Amino acid sequence: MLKFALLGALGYQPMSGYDLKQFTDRSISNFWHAELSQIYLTLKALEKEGLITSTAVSQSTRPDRKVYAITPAGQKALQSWLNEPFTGIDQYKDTLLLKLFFSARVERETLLAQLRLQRGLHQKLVDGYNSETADLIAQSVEAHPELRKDALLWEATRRFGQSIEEAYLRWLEETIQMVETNFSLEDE
Amino acid sequence: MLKFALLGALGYQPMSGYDLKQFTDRSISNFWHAELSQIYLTLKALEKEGLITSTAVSQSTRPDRKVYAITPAGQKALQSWLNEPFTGIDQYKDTLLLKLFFSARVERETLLAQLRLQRGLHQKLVDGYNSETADLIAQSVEAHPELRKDALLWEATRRFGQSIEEAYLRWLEETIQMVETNFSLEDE
DNA sequence: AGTGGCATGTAAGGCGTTACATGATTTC
DNA sequence: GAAATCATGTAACGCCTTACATGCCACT
Repeated sequence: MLKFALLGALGYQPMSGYDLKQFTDRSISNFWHAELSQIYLTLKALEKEGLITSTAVSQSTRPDRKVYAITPAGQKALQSWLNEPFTGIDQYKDTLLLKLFFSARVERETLLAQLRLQRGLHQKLVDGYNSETADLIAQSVEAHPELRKDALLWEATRRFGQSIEEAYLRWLEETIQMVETNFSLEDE
Repeated sequence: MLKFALLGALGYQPMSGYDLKQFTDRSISNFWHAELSQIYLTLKALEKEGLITSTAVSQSTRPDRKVYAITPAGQKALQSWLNEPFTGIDQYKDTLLLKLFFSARVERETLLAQLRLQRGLHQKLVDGYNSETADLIAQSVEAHPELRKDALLWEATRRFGQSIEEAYLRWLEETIQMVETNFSLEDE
């Protein structure tokens, strides 16, 4: 799947592995992420398949860059992936929930500390979606008005992150309250 | 992490690999899942570490069962994991969102078909959290009143699944509307 | 006669993380 | 002087999925 994320990104403009890491972190990190090492490996695989090509670009002070561009075959592969329906639902994994499920014999204060810590972390995420990500999208459309349609979809994915994180935060608040009020009556 | 999920489950009662698959599918599948093959491998590793022990149980008609029980060392490992704070946030991956992000040149009707398909799938999930999962928890407490505290936490994780899926559905509705109304003015 | 449930596992391959390795430049 | 940024990669390891392998029983 990372293959298609990289193809999609290179569909906008040629980029190096390093660039792609920045791009993904700033745009799709909300619902897709990858380490640099994995990006380099995937680029190598894509080149082998003929879906992208690389060009070395030397720089005066910095190390050489290896800039990748999508090929017609790559364009085709990307479009056919985008057009085929996705009939599944991705499985979600959440360590906090897993711990919570089995935490009946954990001290109430330990549990509360855990939940409050997570509240702080998720609060930061919501703030980011509301400011930074929104700004980034607005800037792109200003600079490239032809990306109007693209920006509508980017904004939809930003709203997704915002909504989900807000729901997560609300749930954390409710759960903290529940533990505070209901959790220590007649314990063993 | 699956190790701790299995230890946690075996903390309630001894079970076979097959049992554990059923248990996880019915209780924590909302935020953690595993294939049977992976469960068998993880059980083998846990036994090697001395955190669980196995006993073969022969049955008349069915194949033999290998029932695993948690050891004192296992109990200790589980408790210390539960008590250590989790300071991260798990990365979420969503194929639908990834596709949507890059779909500016996809036909409007193809996109709408995709989104409507997902709306159906997620609707089914919400229905499940509201009925089946809720029933299952209620039954457990009735049968085992000493699990009152456990059930409070199980119910919290059920509400999590419900809230998140409801937020997902609301976002899908909004996004479908957005695509219907805003997506085909003056296309290239 | 076929499907599904019960029951355990192995093998191959893909995906992903973390650590390691290198090295210059810029910023604090 | 230290840390961050730019820039690319390899190696080891772990986790996970899919497919394969086996075989009986119950139900339709």
